[in-house]
Amino acid sequence: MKKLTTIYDIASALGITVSTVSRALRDFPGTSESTRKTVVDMAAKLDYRPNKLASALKSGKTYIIGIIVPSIEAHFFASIIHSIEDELKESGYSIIVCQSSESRSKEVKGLNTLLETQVDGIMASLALETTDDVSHFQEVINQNKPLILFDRVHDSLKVPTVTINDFRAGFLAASHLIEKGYKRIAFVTTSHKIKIFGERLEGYKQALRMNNMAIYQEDIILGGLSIKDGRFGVSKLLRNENRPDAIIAGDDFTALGVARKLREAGLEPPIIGVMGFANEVFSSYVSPSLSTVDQHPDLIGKECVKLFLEMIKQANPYDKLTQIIVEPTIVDRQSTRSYLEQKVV
Amino acid sequence: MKKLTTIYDIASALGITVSTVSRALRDFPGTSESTRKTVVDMAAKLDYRPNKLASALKSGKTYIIGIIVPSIEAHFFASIIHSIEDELKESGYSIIVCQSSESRSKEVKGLNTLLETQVDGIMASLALETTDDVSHFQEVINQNKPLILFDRVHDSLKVPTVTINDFRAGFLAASHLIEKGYKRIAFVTTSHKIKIFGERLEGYKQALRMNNMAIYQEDIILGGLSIKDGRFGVSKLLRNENRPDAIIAGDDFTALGVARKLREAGLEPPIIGVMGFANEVFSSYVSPSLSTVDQHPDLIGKECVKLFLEMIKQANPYDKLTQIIVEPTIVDRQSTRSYLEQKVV
DNA sequence: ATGAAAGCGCTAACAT
DNA sequence: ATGTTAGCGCTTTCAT
Repeated sequence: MKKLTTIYDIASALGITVSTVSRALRDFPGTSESTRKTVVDMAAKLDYRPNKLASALKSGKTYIIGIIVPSIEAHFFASIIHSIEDELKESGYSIIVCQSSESRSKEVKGLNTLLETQVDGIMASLALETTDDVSHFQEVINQNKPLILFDRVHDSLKVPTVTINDFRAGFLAASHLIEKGYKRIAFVTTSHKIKIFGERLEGYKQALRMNNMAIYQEDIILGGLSIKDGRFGVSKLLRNENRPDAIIAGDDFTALGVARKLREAGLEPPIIGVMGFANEVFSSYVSPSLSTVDQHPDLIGKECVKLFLEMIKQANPYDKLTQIIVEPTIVDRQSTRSYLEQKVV
Repeated sequence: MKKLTTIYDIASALGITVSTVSRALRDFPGTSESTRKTVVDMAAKLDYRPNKLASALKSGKTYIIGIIVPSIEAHFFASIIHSIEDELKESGYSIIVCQSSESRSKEVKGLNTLLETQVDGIMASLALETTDDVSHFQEVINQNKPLILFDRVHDSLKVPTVTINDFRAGFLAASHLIEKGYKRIAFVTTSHKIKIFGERLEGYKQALRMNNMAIYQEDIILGGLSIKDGRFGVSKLLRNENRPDAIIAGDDFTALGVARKLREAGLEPPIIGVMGFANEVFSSYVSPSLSTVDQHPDLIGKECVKLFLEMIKQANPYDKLTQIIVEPTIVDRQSTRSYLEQKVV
């Protein structure tokens, strides 16, 4: 590593002191315009680059935000991160990304790294494994550092959150199918006790109730979320005495598995309708194209940044615990083609 | 921000000095086991967390690697980042991610941020806009900091690289189509002068030559890479007097656009075959499923980390400029169904 | 408007 | 095996 230019080099080259240089570089009130200009010029000439570490160590602000997500490969999270970085860079922040891979221990490790790096704030979406013990996040709050939870949040952490209205997401998904004429709607989702999945299920139940449709326990398949799990869910459902005529899956991957298995069984939509969650990139291109619930990841990211910027403005970041709720939207595609229309035709 | 525990707190609580604490915490050779234990215990008791900034400022090592990619939303790059983070965290490094959004100025800005953050090394894949002037990266080399370029590399930067064999990727794609019996193969790709795209085109030409097939300039459409560009490319090709019977697209998104437009024109595979590059998540699920070239992003990430770890071991990181070349693989799916077989049936 | 000097939390000679 | 001390490069009082 070569020796880099410091403010001392600029100072001595100009015969002034470092404090003047430091102030001039950050155009502090109380610096003559002329010295400001000479300093800036000399800085450019010497190819000076500020050392963020030193400034951070002194000032206590790193201008780095830590982000913890289950996986960066899930398009939903990638979109959120994309959006966060975009919004944040205007305020001069950069981001450090950690992946939990749905494991609690990796989440803890990542969090510790972020804390040790002295990030100015943390935005996180919980690992599936992190359901009851979220004490590791408590430390962030204790340090009075902004912590924002998004999507996969947890009630016992008293922090600002950004979620989609998952109850409504489940409600909308079921209502959409009901509108299209489907009569018995199953739900294939995860057995993990993450709040958002529970809420979706509740929304689904509420929709059924409001339409005087019975809720059958055998129609609710709790397993995992993946293409494979979707296929598996269908197998299970088809073994039941009374078959559903529509299936909601916990995410688009699972929905894809459901659709594929249905096609193999000769029961593809509209015989049995399918809905997913997340509006993945592939969802509009598969065949049949997948109706789904758009969770607006870009909005989620934007709101996280807004919350963060508000939090650092306050003396106590946890003064008000704003809960942002992003409203989901139905994306209507072929996999929920109207059963009614089909019958008529 | 609360006052956090420092090694001074541990030292005074134990009536020893900070240097002993510092050494004990990093179990230095020359620390009695007994003090090591008392120190570690006290550290735990006081909930001590090392301040990476301070240590980095002193030692010159942040244990942070900067990554610059065009977009985190492209699955190819997300996979690479995922793989890099995975490999790197075993050695105690974390990553800062910057997105160039294919813009040179954003790339420069991101790079500066990384440099100011004093990252221990940088891994980057160039923005489409960054074709001739790559001088901003020269600074990294001047600082004698490890810089590794992957996928979108540049000849004028004398640094280790990890690429796929793009010539061979193009060659394999064309050869695959030729094997399947296609007779006139077009290529829809980007007009940007990024090396890898040029190489793919050359590989394609080589395959044609080796099979005594003529290369028609009108069959090579230079535009952008996107679903829309794919559709546009097809429109152009179909306007030519002599139509191709197969189309290679610069990436899977473009290939998807090509396939969609072909279907609308009633010319879907195997009438006109289609190949893409990247093996995106959706590629196996669209209809027809997309034959493509797998670029093995996980391997690319792994190799980047290997290179980096080697570089920091050497006195001069740029002693040897290893060029890792990952071999691409053909993924054979429906969009290149054998034309020959179809004819027979 | 500028300078002097202390110190952020840690590491690493150099002592002992 | 442990202590002393001088920084790393910057910010920030407090003087002038």
